[in-house]
Amino acid sequence: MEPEQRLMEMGSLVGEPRRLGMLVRLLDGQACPAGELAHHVGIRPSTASHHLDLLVRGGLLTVLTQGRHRYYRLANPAVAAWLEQLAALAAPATPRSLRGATEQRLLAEARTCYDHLAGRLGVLWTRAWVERGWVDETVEGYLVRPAGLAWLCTAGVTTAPTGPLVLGRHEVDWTERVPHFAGPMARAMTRWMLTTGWVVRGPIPRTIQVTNLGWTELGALGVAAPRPT
Amino acid sequence: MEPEQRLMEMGSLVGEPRRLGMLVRLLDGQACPAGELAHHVGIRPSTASHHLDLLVRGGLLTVLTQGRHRYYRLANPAVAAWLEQLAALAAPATPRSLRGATEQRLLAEARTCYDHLAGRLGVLWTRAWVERGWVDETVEGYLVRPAGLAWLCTAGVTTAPTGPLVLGRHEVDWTERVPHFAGPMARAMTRWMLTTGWVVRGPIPRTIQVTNLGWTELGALGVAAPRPT
DNA sequence: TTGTCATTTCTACGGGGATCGAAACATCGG
DNA sequence: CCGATGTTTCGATCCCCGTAGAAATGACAA
Repeated sequence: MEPEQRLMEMGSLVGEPRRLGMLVRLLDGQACPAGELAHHVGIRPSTASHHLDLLVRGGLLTVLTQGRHRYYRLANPAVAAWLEQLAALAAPATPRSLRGATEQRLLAEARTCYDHLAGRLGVLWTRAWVERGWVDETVEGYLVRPAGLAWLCTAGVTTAPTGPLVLGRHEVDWTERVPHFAGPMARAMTRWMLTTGWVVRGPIPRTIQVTNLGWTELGALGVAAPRPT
Repeated sequence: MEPEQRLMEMGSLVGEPRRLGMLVRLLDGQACPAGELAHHVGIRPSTASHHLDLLVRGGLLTVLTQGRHRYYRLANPAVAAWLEQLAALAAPATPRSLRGATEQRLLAEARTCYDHLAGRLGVLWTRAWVERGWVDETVEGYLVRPAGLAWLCTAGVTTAPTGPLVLGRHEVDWTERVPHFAGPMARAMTRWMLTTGWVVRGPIPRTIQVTNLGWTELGALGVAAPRPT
């Protein structure tokens, strides 16, 4: 297929509101069964199935069959990054409406993007590591230094050993316009934070809430509470 | 307007093949009259005018009226970055067709993205600066150090003085997946390279070709010819 | 087996939007 | 003032595609 043609195909895929809605719903990186996605955007399962088929064929989603359910999820982090950037592109103009305001605020505060932390929390977390000298900024990403590695080991954050420990970075953020941790290592970190109870998933799909335990522990590591409101 | 709704609007805008084609045509950051855009994607001027109106209303394009011409261009670098990322997302799967192959190769080699260098050349250029210690990598971007500043001054690269000299970075690249220079300073650099004749615009819209002069000068700065084929 | 649930396939329908032509508008050249 | 050129507006047409319902598939439970 002509590369140009493929570009158009990708555009068309995201050009349909229900499809885009389903993609956004999957931005947290978790898998979701077809029926739930259909309900989320308000269409019949048959219609949703058609859309999902197109998205899988287009390489934006992957599907995992388990019993009578079929779980759909974003194909790779690049898709999530691209969608996040689209959101950043769509956001800047508007002062928010009333109902969307709190939702927007929660998402800007702390959320997951595919598999890693994003929003203000993600940025602060990254900055703390940089300032403590736990990572080096390199062209390829954030390279973990011995001090940072020591913390990871004692804390018990585990990941598949992939050569030099590198935390990828990921440019745009809705509010903060600076890079932050991404990639497999960041995924491990985030999972670890969830399991240890530093953070929990919020009521709105992608939001994250820091627990009291989390704030004290984060504070000890140099991450101050963004706003104690 | 609901933020979610605006997201859908953005998606719909880019979901139309002709519209997307026009956006891609404008990826070099230069302005283009309506008629040329219409011809480029193979539609009548009246239809193109309608599309362009939608794109301007949606905040993706800006228009500059000059005489009987109306020049359209991308609204801001973020739009270009997003489109580049879309291209990166669309690219990876396909081994190229025959005719598109050379075009793709030229674009991967060296091109402009909105206003700065991209492709292999952009990455090498950035890497050379980092390795020479002419810039520091910081969270906000590449901070120009005295040595780099000295080169800029003697070479005569001029830009509006904007506090500390920072070269923004820009994540994804079709082939190279590493950040490279972007932003106003990068724009000044690129314009300077064009005016001094280090590089010239190629036959295909966004491509850049390095001249003999350019290769020798770049070589002196530590940028080796990617492939002397 | 039978029944139910989650999902897909198929078919037909309907509407939104992309398209074009014609005409109006604006600008430039003479 | 004239015609030519670039662009937009308006109106009408047509087609693609999103949609839902009905039926088929597969999986789990009893």
